[in-house]
Amino acid sequence: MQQQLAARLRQWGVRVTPQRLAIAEAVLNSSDHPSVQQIYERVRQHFPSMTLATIYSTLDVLEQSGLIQELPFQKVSRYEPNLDPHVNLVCVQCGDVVDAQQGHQAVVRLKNQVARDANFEIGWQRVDFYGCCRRCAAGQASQPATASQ
Amino acid sequence: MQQQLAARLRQWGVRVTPQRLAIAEAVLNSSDHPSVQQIYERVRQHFPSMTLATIYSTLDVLEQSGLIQELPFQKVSRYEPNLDPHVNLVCVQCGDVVDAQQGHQAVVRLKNQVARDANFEIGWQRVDFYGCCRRCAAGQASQPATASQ
DNA sequence: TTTACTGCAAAGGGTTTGCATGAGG
DNA sequence: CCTCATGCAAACCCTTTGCAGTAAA
Repeated sequence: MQQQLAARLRQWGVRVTPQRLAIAEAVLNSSDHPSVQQIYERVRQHFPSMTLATIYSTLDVLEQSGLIQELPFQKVSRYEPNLDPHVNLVCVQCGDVVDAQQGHQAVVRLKNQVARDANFEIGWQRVDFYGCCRRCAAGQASQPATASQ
Repeated sequence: MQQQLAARLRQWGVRVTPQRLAIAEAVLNSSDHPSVQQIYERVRQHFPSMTLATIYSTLDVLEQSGLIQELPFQKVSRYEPNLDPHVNLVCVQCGDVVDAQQGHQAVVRLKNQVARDANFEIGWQRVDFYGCCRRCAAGQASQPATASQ
């Protein structure tokens, strides 16, 4: 796991440090599309002296290495470890962002169709559906703090 | 045209001013997904004293009135007048963002499928395909200034 | 040993806010 | 007339940058 990761980074001429491995794992092992602040809070438990500058720098490296994708929202960016075609469900109430369990194939087909018909070389994609998650629809307004776009 | 627009704004209890009409038209009549700066430069020709604060304020109103959609990118946000399900083609070289001519129906179907299977009430969507447009692929590197995500 | 990453601090820049003036309804 | 929008300026905050010390290779 860390072996693969380290190899992939070195392959880009990037130096592998414990901090970078921790940041990479914090994003790659997540499913909640964490923000920089969230990554910071998680990694700081292991590296109390780490600063945001290191987080930003490392996230840039990871993105350029093709390991993660930045998802800019209105307030802050979030980070996506799943680069395969899929749909993100974004709750505008609580701010949660989760990968949909359905629609992967449909996104792949759509991508192929558009790439062919529009003659547009597609590198990657972002498919966001904005709405109200089950929990919030049920009235369980939890933490409207992180509310995204 | 302006009649409809004015009515729609008043219907939200929003005061209609010449500045707001100009900003609304600048976005609604555009197809290039302009940024705040671009809207500013276009509207300033008619209202030289207008400031960015008014642009931001009006764009908020237009978004809350359901007339436009903010598209956050890494550097700046752009604004989308087309709220119907569709695909945006984002060129990572020149930064152009255009609506794809294909795939509308596929996005509608995908939306319905996910809404049903995931039990997620979808309000609106954002479908971006990132890649290289025909012009840039042909080597005509034009203005790599606005390069988006 | 050489190179480049970390941590700290300061700067940058898009966006937001507060307030007095002025215009819409 | 009363309310709210405009314009101006300052504040905000996320993000970037510069630099000295330090760790990877």
